[in-house]
Formats: sequence, C-alpha cells, structure tokens
Amino acid sequence: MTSNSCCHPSSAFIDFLDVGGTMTISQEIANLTEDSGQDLPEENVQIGSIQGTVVGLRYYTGTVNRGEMVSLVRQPQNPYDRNAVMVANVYGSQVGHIKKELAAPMAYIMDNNLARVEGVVPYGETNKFSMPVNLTFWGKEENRDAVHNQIRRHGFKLGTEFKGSLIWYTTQTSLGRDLLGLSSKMSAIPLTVEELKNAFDKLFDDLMEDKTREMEPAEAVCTSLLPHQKQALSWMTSRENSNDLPPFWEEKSGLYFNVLTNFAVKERPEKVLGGILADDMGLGKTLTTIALIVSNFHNGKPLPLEQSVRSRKFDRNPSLWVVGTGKVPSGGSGGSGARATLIVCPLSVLSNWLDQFEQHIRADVTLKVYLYYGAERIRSVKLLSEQDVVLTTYNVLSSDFGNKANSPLHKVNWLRVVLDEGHVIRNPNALQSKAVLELQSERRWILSGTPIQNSLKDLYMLMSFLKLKPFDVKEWWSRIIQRPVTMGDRVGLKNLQVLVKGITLRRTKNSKVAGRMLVQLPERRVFVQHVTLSEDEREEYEQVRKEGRKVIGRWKQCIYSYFEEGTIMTNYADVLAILVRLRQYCCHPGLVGKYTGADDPGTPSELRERLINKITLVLNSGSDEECAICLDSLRQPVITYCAHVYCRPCICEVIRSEKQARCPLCRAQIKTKELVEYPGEEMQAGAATGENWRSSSKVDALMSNLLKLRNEDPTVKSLVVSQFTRFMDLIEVPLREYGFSFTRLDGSMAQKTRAKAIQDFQDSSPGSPTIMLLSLKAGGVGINLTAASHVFMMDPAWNPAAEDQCVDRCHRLGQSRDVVITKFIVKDSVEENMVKIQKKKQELVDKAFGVKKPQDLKQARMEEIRALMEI
DNA sequence: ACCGCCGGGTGCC
DNA sequence: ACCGCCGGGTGCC
Repeated sequence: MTSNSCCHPSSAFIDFLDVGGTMTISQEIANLTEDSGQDLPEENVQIGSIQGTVVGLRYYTGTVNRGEMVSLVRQPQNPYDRNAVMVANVYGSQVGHIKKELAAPMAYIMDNNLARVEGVVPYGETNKFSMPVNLTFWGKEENRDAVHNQIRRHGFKLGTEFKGSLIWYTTQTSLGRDLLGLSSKMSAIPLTVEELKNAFDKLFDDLMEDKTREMEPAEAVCTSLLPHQKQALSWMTSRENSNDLPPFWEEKSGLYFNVLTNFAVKERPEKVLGGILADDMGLGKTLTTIALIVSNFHNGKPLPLEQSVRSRKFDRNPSLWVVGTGKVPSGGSGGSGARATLIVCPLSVLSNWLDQFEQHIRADVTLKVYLYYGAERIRSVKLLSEQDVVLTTYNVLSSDFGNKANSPLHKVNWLRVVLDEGHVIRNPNALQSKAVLELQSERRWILSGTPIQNSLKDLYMLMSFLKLKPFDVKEWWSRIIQRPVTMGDRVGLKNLQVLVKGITLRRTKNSKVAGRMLVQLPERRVFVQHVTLSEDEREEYEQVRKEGRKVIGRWKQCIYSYFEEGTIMTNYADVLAILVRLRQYCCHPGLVGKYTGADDPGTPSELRERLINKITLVLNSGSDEECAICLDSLRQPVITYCAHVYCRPCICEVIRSEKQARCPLCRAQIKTKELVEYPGEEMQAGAATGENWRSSSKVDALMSNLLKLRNEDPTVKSLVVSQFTRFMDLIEVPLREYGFSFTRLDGSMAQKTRAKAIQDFQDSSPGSPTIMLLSLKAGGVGINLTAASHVFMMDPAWNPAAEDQCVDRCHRLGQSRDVVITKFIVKDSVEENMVKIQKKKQELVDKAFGVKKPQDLKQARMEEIRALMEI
C-alpha cells in the first residue's frame, strides 16, 4: 500500500491558478515565504483510528444519529479534568465527553497540533449513559510517530480501520466510509489531477436546466431586460421565495435530516434565501439586482413605490440620495416588515451603482436610495431601515463594525443583503469578512464574476455568509467538502457540485440561450508595437542594466543552490526593485528614482531604510496595490517588519483586536510601534514635468498614434494605460501641448473625483475628453469605460490577466465599436522578457496543472525569479 | 448501568 | 475477618 502523500491531487494546484490571477507584488512576495496552507494532503494524512467512548450522555441535550459526524472540542478549563474533550453534534450541542483515559492523550495531541481528530458515532445512538465513537486522527506525516506513541503511552493503540462496522453499514462509497470514520485508503480510485481540474472548471458551468424561465421586471424598471437577465431575475426571485429545504436536507418522519452528516433536528433548518449570481462581467448583474429589488418584495409582489409627477431630483453630493419624493408607503409590506436592501460594494463601483439606479429606475417613481458613505453618513437605524436601498462600501461596513458599540448597519433587519464583487470576502480573518457575516438579513446574495479565486477555501466564506448549514462552520465544510475534494474523492466532488449548482447561477459571455450567444461583443484586436530606444536612452539603459547584473550576481549563487526563505524573499524584492528601474527606463528616464542598494539588514536603522525602500518600490510599481485587510487601495500605507504593506488604520485595528497580533499575510508577530510609514514623494527624483521636460521614444510612439487617430476620427476615445502613475504625469505634458482634452483615473483619487473622471469621459458631447490616463489597476473591476475604443498599453504587466481586465472595462456590454489594443514593447529590454513570462504564465493557466506538489510550486516560482534575473 | 466500582454488612457447612 | 463474599448505592468531565 502506498502512502497517501504521493500522488493525490492537492489544493496546491488550485492555488497555482493564481499565476494568472491578480496578485499584487506584496502578495507574490508573501506567497514565496508562506507555507501553502494547512490542508495539503501532505499535511493531512490519516494517522490512525481508534474507537473511543462518549460518556455523560444523560447530562446533555445534544443527540446524535447512527453514523452521524461529531466534533471534538477541547475544554482546557474544565474544573474536573484539564484534559477534557467535549463531543458535540453538527449544531454544536454537547453530546458528552470522551472518557478521561483516552481524553488524556487526545488532549496532548490536540493541544500540540499533532493531529486533528474527527469523530463518527457508528451505533449506540439511543444509549442512555455512553456510546462508542470512531475517532480518526488527521495530520502531517511527520507527526505520525508522535501521535502513535502518545496514544500507546496511555495504553491504547491506533489502528487503520474499524472492524465490524461494515456488517450493518453497506454503503460502499467513500463517503459512507467517511461517515464511519473509516480509512479512505479504501476509497474508490481518487480523481486524477486532470479530472479534478476539469471538474473544477465545470463547477460553475450550469447547464441552465430549470433556469431558463423568464420573468418581466416590475414596471418601475424602465430598461428592457435582455433574455438572460430575465432568466436571472426569475431564478433569483424563485431563490428568494423558495420554500425548499437547503441542499442535503430531507424531511423524514417529522424530522429534518442532513444526508451528509446524518444529523437530524426537529426544527426546520433555516431557509437559505438567495445565493450566488456568478455571471461574467458585463452581463448585467447590477441591472438584474436592481430589477430584483423592485420586483420581488414580500409575498412575491413588487416593492410598493409611490408614483410622483415631479421629475426626479438627482444630486450626487448630499449623502442622502433620494430619488423622487421621500415618503414611504405604509402598506404592502407583509411578513417581517423588513424593507431595505443593503448593497455592499468596493469603493470603485459605488458610483456605478448610483448611475445604474438613475438609469434603470423610472424617473417618476419614488425609490429611496441612501448612500451610507463618508464622514457625514447618518448613523440612524430607523433612517436606514426605512430606505428601499442602502449603499455602502466594505470599508465603511468594517470600520463601523470595528467600533462595535455603534454599527447601525448591524442593527437593521435587512430584507436583503447584496455583496457586490463578493469574492473580496474570501479571507475569513479579514475584518470586513467578519463584519459581513454579522449582518442580519432575510435574504443574502453574492454577486461575483470570479466566485472561486484560487481554491476551495474561498468558497467556505461564501457558504458561511449564506448561512448554509452546516457548511457555515469550518469543521463541517472541511470534513464534508474541502478535504474529500482536495484528496480527489469523487463523492466529495459530487456533493460540491450539487451544493454549488443549487445556489449558483453563472453564465459566461460564451454561454448560449436557445442556441444564440448571450451577448455579442464587438471584436477586439491586439497589436504589439515595438519601440526602439534612442542612442542616448540605450546607453543609460545599459548602464543601469550593468549595475543590476552586478547586484544580482552577488546573490545568484545562494539562490541557485538551495535557499533560505528569508534570503529569497529579500532578494526577490531587490530583484523586483532593479527590474522596476529598468522598466521605468523603457518608459521614460525621468521616472527613475535613486536606487539605494540593499545589503544585510543589520541595525534597526538599516532595516528601516530597507523597509522604506520596499514600500516605496511597492507603491511606485504602479500596480495600485491593495491592502490585504480591506482589499481596497492603500490609504496611509505602512510596512511591517515582515515587509507587508497595509493601510495604517487597517493594520492598527488588527493589532488592537488581537492579544498577540500577527501579520495577516505571514503570521509574523507585529507591533504598532514597528510599523514604518511611507515617507512620501519628496525623496523621489523630480519627474520633471516642468520646463526641463523631455520626451522619450515610447512617449513619441504614443503621441504619433494619438495624433494619427485624431486626424482620422476626432471623436474616437482612447485609454492610455500605465502601471506608473508618474509616467502618466509625464504623458500629460505633450497631451496638453497638442491640445488633447483628457481626464485621468488612478488609485490615489478620491471617490468623488473618480466618479467625475468616469462621467466626463463617458460623456459623448463635443469637447468632452477623448483620452483617459488610466493606471492599470485603478479602481478594480466594474468600471464602465465603453466610450473608449482604443487602448494603449504603455508598459507590460507581470500578469496578463490584469491587462485583460483593464481592456474589459471598455470591451464590454455597451461597446459599439471594435476595440483596438496597442501594446508598446521596447526592443531588447526587460519588457520583452516580461512578455515571455506573461506567455509562460498564460500557458500554465491554459494547460495548467503540470504542477501538483508544493515543492514543484516553489520550483516554478524559482524558475520565474531566475527568468526575471536574466537581464 | 443487564455494567464496574465503592464501601458497609457480614461470616462453617 | 488486618480477609472474601454479598448486595445496595451509585454513576462524565
């Protein structure tokens, strides 16, 4: 028998998808040093099993069924025995305790994280005083001996399976075995990596059976819905009005029974009203949601709205944004009386929601929309409850939640909570995730174009938000879905598919309705324009390249031979620093700041200098870095000693809320006084946008394109995209000089200015800006820039997906012209190297999964770094 | 608990 | 009998 650790597909290969994802540099660096998670099969093998006894049944109310899964919880504070191990059922009710003799070694194993213990009660469910429990130990291979020894020292012995249980339990599926706590070594042949990848790809591909019924929106919606939007509306409405039991629950002789855990309760499990709308970007999730809000109030009736002869007064500035007159009709709200829908979204799409409400709701009806945002927001539970819609951001929500005493959003009983770009709550440790879980609502929706970012772990948070019992508790999610699936268990995968299918609607741009494409988008054509540096530029570039090679040469040896994690991280950051300089030279020599070479971090002041270098690098990389806590653009950026960058308020909140605060990205200990601030721009070399401005080959190439375009058709609008905001500063000079009207959007802009910039650009009246300077990641997804039909990519990004997403902002629903994309690449430079890496990443994503094990994953990362160093 | 364990009652065959 | 045996009281951690 081979060991479990050798050939099972692991979640690592799913994580590896991230190469095509949208990682920021600091996340990339963090990933190099991080272990790849806790649930890799290598760390999650079956160490052994033993039958134990649950005692003290008569003192507790929790009951179990034959074959039911139970959880084991340490009770170190138990006054009778500090080794106490409590046994609880799926709803968390205590069933009893593990008999103390066995609890003693279990306590040691659990407290020292040698293994996780899972229990299943095989029979004896009606016993009065005690019952057997099959215990299975899961943990890292390296802990196997320690666990076995510990058990043996107390006079027990771990076996590999339970004897006799199969006599009455005939299910031959691996799930059946799992329910008994049996070894899954006996399971059917596990899925191969390819099969699992395929299954994963298809996870959200719904065949649309039962989901093709259409529904007309309420009259208050003045936009006519496309067929697929009517289908989504119909499906969402039926999800909200459903009386069905949640997935995997059945009614059996007056009891409600969960077929996966064998758990039964008298009370009907709470209905899960809502789900995941996972349509591709541009299919109109926002419009569909607006239609849902006004079309499906209580009892399947439309939201009662007053008609008004007055035309709508539209004013963006006041925080109270009421469409029409302000009176709330009293009648018509049946049931609980909950009225308001809360929409939580990233800052970048806030204005889009307002636009869409204005655009799609008839001007003569009264829809109360309150923008709960900004310092002036009114924290009144009453006011919020009386709205039809309350719009807010993840930041506002978590910042209110942070001040526990005063979070009005958490005191309202919402009719509906909608999480836009809901995948941002994928990290359960983030404050905003916790804040979102605490919201009280009858119905819950997640809107997301990318419901699974990189692994199953992300899905857990979504289940948790939807309150899909028992998957809202980590242990049950892991036992029933995550672990079986990552170990290639077919039944586990089947369950996952049933689960996802029941609550998700996903269509892609390529989906078909009755044989026709959902949406026919205009073409998009990509041209690469090679730029040759002038002699002067080439000379400077070569100078910097030589310096860089010298620095890199110094570490190459230690990287090529094996490497210490710490060294590799700092070196990787330094390699990136050198590369940023070269990339800047390719764009414009005026971009390049002074490079302060980094040697060993010795004294704190040197460390400090290194950290300042690093944060400067991150912020100037032009990638509009996100804070990993709020997942929004960095505000008051600070860097930790472990070299991770966050917003100061976010990380301070983390430090405040935990006794032993740890870095959310790498779990290193962090302290407020060790945070290093970004010193600001003053140490930058002046970008020379003033009198001594000079052009560059790339700027010349851009300008000649723009001028030619204006000659051909003066109404054509273009996006000029760069990762370097200071490059955008430089480009502004010739744009002005040649009389272009332009606007600008970058990560540093406040919400108001952003919205204004987008609005101005989208405006088609004569004299409106024809060019938008756009920083690659500004604002994230969701922004609508369909006025543009040309995109100029000034500098290549590490990540091809980031470029695609950027193009998607104009190549989406509403675009009437073909979209032409021009990518500038400097010949014989780091940029060509980057294009190669882009291609490699894309290949990996496409055919993917040649990589299974974390070692290979690390190897792949190393290959990438090596490739990067070939400058 | 139709057990094990405890401790009091008891004591030839 | 400083034992064995009996049978009642009792019972998670």
